[in-house]
Amino acid sequence: MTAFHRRVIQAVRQIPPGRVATYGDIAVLAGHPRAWRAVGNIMRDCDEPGTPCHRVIGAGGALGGYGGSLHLKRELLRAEGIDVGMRRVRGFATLRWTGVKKAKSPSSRRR
DNA sequence: GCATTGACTAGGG
DNA sequence: GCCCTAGCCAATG
Repeated sequence: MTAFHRRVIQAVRQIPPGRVATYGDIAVLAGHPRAWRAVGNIMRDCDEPGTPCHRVIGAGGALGGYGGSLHLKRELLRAEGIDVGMRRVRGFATLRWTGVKKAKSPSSRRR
């Protein structure tokens, strides 16, 4: 268990229901935009319960994998109200959650 | 510490 | 539209 590992888990848990995020997005949220590779590894370990790892899909809407149970993942996503094709998510561009919520914070903290 | 792997991504054929 | 190759980061052996 490392800080990065934990950070990734947290990012995944922040994904709102009915939305999906790509490994790249999770990596960005974790603070390592180039670590989507590790994200996949961590997801594979997916120890933390309550972590909607099924909401984490590949780029372009590819489901990616789910311990080999793509069927289950597809069902879960569909249960969330997400249209899932045979191997890709429909409306992925619309359902994609990059973690960049409008952020209407009073303080415009521009970098 | 080095080498291999992995639920990846982007580009070319 | 599908298949292959190259690049990348972190974890594991």
